[in-house]
Amino acid sequence: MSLQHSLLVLLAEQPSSGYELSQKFKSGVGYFWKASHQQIYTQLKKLTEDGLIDFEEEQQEGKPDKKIYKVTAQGMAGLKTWLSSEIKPSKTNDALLVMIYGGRYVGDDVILKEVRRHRDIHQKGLEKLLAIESLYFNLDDELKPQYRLPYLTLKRGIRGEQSWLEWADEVIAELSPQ
Amino acid sequence: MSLQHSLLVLLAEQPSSGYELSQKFKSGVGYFWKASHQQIYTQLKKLTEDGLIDFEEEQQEGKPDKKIYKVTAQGMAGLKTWLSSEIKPSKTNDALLVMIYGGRYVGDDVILKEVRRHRDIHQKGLEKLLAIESLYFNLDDELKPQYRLPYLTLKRGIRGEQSWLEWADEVIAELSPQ
DNA sequence: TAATAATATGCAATAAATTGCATATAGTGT
DNA sequence: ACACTATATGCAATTTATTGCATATTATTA
Repeated sequence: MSLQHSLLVLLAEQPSSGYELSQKFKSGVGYFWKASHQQIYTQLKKLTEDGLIDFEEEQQEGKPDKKIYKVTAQGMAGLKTWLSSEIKPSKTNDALLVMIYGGRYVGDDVILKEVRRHRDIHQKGLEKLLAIESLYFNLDDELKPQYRLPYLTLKRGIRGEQSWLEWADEVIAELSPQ
Repeated sequence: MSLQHSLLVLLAEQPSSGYELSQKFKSGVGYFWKASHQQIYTQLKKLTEDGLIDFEEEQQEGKPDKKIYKVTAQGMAGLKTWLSSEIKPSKTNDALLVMIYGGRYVGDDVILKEVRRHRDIHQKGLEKLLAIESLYFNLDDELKPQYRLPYLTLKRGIRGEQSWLEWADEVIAELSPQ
């Protein structure tokens, strides 16, 4: 149920619509959480029913109305409880590694192609994260302390991608003919 | 449905029982796939019904009987098709990062404690992987080529944990008083 | 002009994962 | 004696996630 906690954390930082949260999961904080819009809308509904968040409808011209959600006092209390609890380490399910592991049943070229494809995706992911990092660097010194902890998580995203790319380059070298 | 493919890859390498597969996910290849025993038994049943694997019952003294599963010709064909397909990059859902991101709502000490706890878990994980690596290093040179691709995946596990630990040490330094 | 992308939200069916329970035997520790 | 761990398999209920569909408007692109 950590999707709920992710939503609470993001909404505590900044009241948002489901669509905006969906965008954040796609780019901004996608390095630590990913969720489809269907999942997000479902959980927002549940959180509202449970009184942990509420919303105000915002009329817009041209576009459909937005529901701007914000965390309630009860939601804030629940969030704090969760933040003080023990959480299970995240489990890894990496299909690309499964593919490489079983690569002997197909040609190296088949695996190589897929690793290269994923390398490109990760490369683009890293570039996005570095762009976010430079926004942080260019921030006014008075504003930086506010983003101290989010920046630590961003570092994990960046280091993670860099480490992944280094490994991928080794794999590509190993699998490339000659 | 990549759990099914993980099972096929492991069974193609070595016919095994559900329990043995469960052990492999816990230690051996846990760095790229994790699954509970309930999930494994359910999927083994489905794979059997679909004719992708079959089993022979092995009687044991003292212990319950084992079902030794192996991949069928049809299963091998299915596996090869999957190995040649495009796979979606794995999505990350990292609750610890959510916690750090929202850390401003509790004290640094609360976050620090949980990061330290996770650091210990990852440290032990790395040690296990390094132990597996040394088994590979000590392998007869004639046997090494057989494990070339699995070893590449092991490297990802090792690098991943090392990168994680480096980051965690930075976080711990940042959050520790003074 | 027609198609597509972007904004904005949601339902319903299915698939997958988690949680809790159940069974059975052997060995080890307290 | 009693609890716990390891081996070995499984069902059932619930929760989560995925896939497919649906709606409505504006702006952009071919």
